[in-house]
Amino acid sequence: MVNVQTLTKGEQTRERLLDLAGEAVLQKGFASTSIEELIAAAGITKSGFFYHFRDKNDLARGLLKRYLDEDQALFQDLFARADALNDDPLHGFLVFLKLLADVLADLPSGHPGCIVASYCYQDQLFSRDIRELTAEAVLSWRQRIRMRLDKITERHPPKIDVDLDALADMLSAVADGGIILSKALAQPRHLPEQIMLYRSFIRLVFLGPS
Amino acid sequence: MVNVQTLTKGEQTRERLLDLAGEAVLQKGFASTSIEELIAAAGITKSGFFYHFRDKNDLARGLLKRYLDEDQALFQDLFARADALNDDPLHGFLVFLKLLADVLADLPSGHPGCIVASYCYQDQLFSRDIRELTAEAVLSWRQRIRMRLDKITERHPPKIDVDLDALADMLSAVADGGIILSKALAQPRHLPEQIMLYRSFIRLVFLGPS
DNA sequence: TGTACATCAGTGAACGCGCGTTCACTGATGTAC
DNA sequence: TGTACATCAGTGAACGCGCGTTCACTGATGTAC
Repeated sequence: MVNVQTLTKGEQTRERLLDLAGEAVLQKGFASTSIEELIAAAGITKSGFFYHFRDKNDLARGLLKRYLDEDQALFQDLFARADALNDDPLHGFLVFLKLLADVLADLPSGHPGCIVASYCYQDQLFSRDIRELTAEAVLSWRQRIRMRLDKITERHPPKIDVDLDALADMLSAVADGGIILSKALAQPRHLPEQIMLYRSFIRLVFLGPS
Repeated sequence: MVNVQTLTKGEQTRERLLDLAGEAVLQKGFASTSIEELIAAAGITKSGFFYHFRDKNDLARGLLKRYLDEDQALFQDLFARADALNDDPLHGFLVFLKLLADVLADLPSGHPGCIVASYCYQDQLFSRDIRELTAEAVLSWRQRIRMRLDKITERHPPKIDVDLDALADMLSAVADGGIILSKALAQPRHLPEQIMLYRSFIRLVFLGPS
């Protein structure tokens, strides 16, 4: 992800705190993730924490922003790799979904969880700007997929009547739902499986059974 | 839901505590839902709370069990109503999904959230028996839908190659994902919308475009 | 090259508050004889 | 019908602990002249 070489000592500590916080938040929730446990694991004192983050809410914001940045980078990378292989927007999208499923299947202990989903179920803990960030994130996911669906419909008119915004949202829904399945059953394969089902749906909508 | 008339005074208080806890847990997470706020709203003292629940973990268990019971009752009811209208298992399922979407769309302020999903993102807070209950719940959802899909395939062989367990799980995934969309964007309609997309997928799989 | 100052990345001690849990106790209602 | 007892549904006070936050301070590194 991040090249440690290019980070100053302070930035490295900050990244370490975010790593520790991210893992804990996705397993216990934000409120139960104490500053105390983070600094114990990071090997600094409590005041050291407050050098990096104004308060606990600032940690939540940092965590969310980093997650969204990494997420966007992954999507861009996968779309670029998928589209490099062929011209047709539909086949590019299908390859993208396959690549996404493969990446998720290769995570050694499964996807750790979606920060946005976690925050949604605890949104009253956070300041308004954080709630707005989560909403913007979901809308940007929609937009990215929607643009692709628009290109696809130009060449492949859908076989059924379907709302393209909802169809774009469905990827987020299936991903978040797949993560919950994987977490609840402790079986990482469910997440890529659900992504591949979404891929089947896309095929059926734009190509029909073949 | 529950007929208040048939409940003793103690059971009414317990139900009230669960109502308050349910709402709070889905907005702030379990850890941030304090016993103190529940008893303040319910109008009893802290010791009164511990008359109804052994400890806080017992509240979590009670909340989950009640949610799963209500959930099962709703599914049974909707399936019964759907199948009363016609014989074909596929059309019954499609009607069921439509009824489900309608029920969800009619909730005045949207679906409050899925306790199982919430618990999954905080599972380290709970004792093992609670984590097992959530896993069992997901498996029972799968089983209920899977049985229906088996009946459907007898009469309507699927048009594409598809894993029926994964297809059954997809309803849970789309529901949980739809709830997260609805919560993040504060737009209740996204949940029924996603259910209806799942319905479109089921149609395509078993009937093809028509 | 040496000195003065600024910034970085923290330390250490103290704070008040809210939390979950325990304990001994109690009035109202229900049941047995 | 009256009395004794049991159960129900709580009360009230106290507890210790962990939490987030603040404050004054500090050694190491970087920069200007």
